[in-house]
Amino acid sequence: MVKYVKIKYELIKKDGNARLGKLITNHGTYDTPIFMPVGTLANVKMLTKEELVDAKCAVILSNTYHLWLRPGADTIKKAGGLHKFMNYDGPILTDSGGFQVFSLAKNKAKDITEEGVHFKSHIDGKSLFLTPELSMEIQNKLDSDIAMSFDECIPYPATYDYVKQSTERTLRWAKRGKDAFDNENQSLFGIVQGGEYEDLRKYSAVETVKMGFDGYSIGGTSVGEGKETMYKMVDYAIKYLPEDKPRYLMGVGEPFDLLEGVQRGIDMFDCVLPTRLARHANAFTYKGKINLKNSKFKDDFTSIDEKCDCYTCKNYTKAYIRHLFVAKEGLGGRLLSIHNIRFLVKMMEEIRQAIKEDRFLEYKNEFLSNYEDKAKL
RNA sequence: GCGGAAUUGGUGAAGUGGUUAACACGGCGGAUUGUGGUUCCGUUAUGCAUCGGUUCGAUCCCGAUAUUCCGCC
Repeated sequence: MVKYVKIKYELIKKDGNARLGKLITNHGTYDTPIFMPVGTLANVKMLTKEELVDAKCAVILSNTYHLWLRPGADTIKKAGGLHKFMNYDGPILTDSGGFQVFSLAKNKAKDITEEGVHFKSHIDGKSLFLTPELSMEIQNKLDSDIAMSFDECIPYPATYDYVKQSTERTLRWAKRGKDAFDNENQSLFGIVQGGEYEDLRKYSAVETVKMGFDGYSIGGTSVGEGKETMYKMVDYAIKYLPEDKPRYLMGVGEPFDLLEGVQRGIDMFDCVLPTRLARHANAFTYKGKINLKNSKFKDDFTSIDEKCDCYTCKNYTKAYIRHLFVAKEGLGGRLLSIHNIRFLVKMMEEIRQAIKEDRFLEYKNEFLSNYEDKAKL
């Protein structure tokens, strides 16, 4: 078997702007576009790696910030890297801690400096300082397949001036991170920022691409900006990204958004939504999202979705899963996590097949016409 | 039988002589997009055991009745 040190991307074919491709990693080759579940603390909440493999997950995410705090990068390095530590031999992508700039740095003007970002640990309140160099050092030790540049995920709304100075700083951080990066088995992705502003998105994309990363992501999306704005953010940036590298839309995972993203040429998505919704008793279905706690499912002895092939749908009924949630039994969250992840992974399989057959838009329209709750799209 | 205490929503219970009866649980909904979170938000008693009385006004004061609990016969 060929050892691919850096990730390779091969574009197989296009249907409109939708891309069917191949992502070749040190831990297997996968067709794109793909959906990647999030496993912040070196596990996808509630699931074993066997369940991830069964759901046909490709890449999963982990988080630099969280693993830095606990158990610590050195422990994971001693374990032989993240794959050995968590016993997952598929590809792993680590987020840089950039999203925690968004969620944990309370006073942005004071906490975010040119040098790096001041946080308060969510575990013990201790003051922490994360820099592009440190983020790279941690990710290098974690030995994930894909490391992400350290950026600021800009809140929405933000003024043009704020977005401009933040986007420029993220570019400087990207350069610093790239220079400090030191792991020949690991790939590094750049992140495009620029908020909702067309010229800043273009500037960020062009300048990030000039630095030469193994892949590019569009960040600063799904932070409360509304769908139309989010799609514009993608439109503004994606045309400046090279065709021969993977494009990753960060934090996006509603079924409709996956369709809109693929249509614009996105290859990779990640989102906490399937697992978070699952823990809160919500399930994706081809007819829309349902809340398994609703009393109407009390005596519903059918599976969540008749078209789903997941372990949960093959073995359990809505009435049983509802009972688990009402009784506060953790198995309910597990079963729905399996279902929701498989739902999105399967949806991407269908999307790839549709692109292959030049009928992506037909697929999209059919998906939308089956969706009963149009307002929730 | 005598004496004492209690009686507030589905549950556990706060509370006041004067517009919307606290809170918790439960119930019913909703939210959730690079995961601090099995979380957050909304809603849920036109009524305070029953019947009278006092009062401008009573869930709150008084009386009777009912039920429950605790003592003593």
